[in-house]
Amino acid sequence: MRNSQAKKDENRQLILNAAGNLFRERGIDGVSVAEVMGAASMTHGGFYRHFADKNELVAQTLASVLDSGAEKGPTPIAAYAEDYLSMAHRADTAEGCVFAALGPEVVRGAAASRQVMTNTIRRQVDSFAQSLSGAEATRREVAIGSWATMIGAIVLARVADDDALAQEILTDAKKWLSAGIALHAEDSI
Amino acid sequence: MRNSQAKKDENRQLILNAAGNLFRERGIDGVSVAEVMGAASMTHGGFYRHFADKNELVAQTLASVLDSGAEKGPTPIAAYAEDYLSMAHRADTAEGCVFAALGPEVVRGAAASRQVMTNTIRRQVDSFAQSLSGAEATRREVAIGSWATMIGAIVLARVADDDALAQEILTDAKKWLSAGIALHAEDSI
DNA sequence: TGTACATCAGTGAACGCGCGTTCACTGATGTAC
DNA sequence: TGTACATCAGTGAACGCGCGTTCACTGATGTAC
Repeated sequence: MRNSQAKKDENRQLILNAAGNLFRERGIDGVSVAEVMGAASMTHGGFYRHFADKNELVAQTLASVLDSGAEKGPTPIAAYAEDYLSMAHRADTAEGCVFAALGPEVVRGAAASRQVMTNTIRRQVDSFAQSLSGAEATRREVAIGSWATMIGAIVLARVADDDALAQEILTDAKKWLSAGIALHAEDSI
Repeated sequence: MRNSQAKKDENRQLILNAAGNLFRERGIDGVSVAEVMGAASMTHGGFYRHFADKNELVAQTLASVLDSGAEKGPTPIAAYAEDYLSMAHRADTAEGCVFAALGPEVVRGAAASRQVMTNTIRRQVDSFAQSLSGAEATRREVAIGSWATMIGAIVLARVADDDALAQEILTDAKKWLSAGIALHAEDSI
């Protein structure tokens, strides 16, 4: 039953994609290796032909998801926030922001996973900052402040078990964000 | 070996305190019932004289921690943020913000725990908003935006495995927060 | 190009382990009289 | 107030279960000649 190298690479990506969705939806500890393999239409035994252990799967899954979601050049914050601070994103944890879904769990976990996410923090802050005008320090402040607002707001909106409260949180966070960006844009004129 | 009712109540609080710290530090799934009982200087068997199951412990632990940390009247945001956005808070997850440490995990968990945290969201937003001046809608917007900024920033600062990056995140989030609050304070004059 | 053989991707049973939970037991506490 | 007895807080062994991981096996793939 040996598969070709091409088929193996394809299966590896199926495993990473399945893990990316399952981990975000149910947490890393909440998903077994067997479940991930099942979601990729395989049985659990073959897992160790791809990864040394579950920790390696986690690190490589995060790298895969974060790289595929990485913006190439400058990321316009307002447009990004429009999608981010939506009820659709609140509902779709499986396809949503990795930091909001898994941040705290990754902090407690293996160092390799945390490092992958740290790299993404640097990249994403740079990308946001590049879309802004003004002094470097101010652009980074707005990039970091905006992103923190988004992450905190989606966490709060998901914790809220009442749709109306969640909607208020997302809407008010968006207003707060827009006001902050506008303020700093004025400064740079 | 039966204990008095007073001693039982005391032990119950020891269990809740131990669980509050352990859950925040290592996650709910990362801590066993036996570990919580051990941290409270008991063996695991007696656990079920206090709680029906682990889910009930989680809900009551969150209620205990969140109520004890609840601000009575208006909470001044600037002073709150000064402690919140600190390297000390980043390092001390066990005694820190429940939303930043456990928010995403609680969302995936039992409904009772989520409801406890939802109640706290309402209370905390009200408390922040009461400390502000201006129109009700604007005060809520600033309360929610500020709190979201704090939660997102501490999550990012904890994910960052580099102290300098973490410090920048906390410092920039604080500046972003101050600017936003100042902006809305002007509006209300 | 064809043949012989080594490699190895994936299968499914099995493992050791830690988990949440149960239970018989102990003996101090609380209550009925 | 004192006595007899039921209650029950906490102990520690035991349970069933799901987990991560291992392993013998299969047979198609890849390679050496």
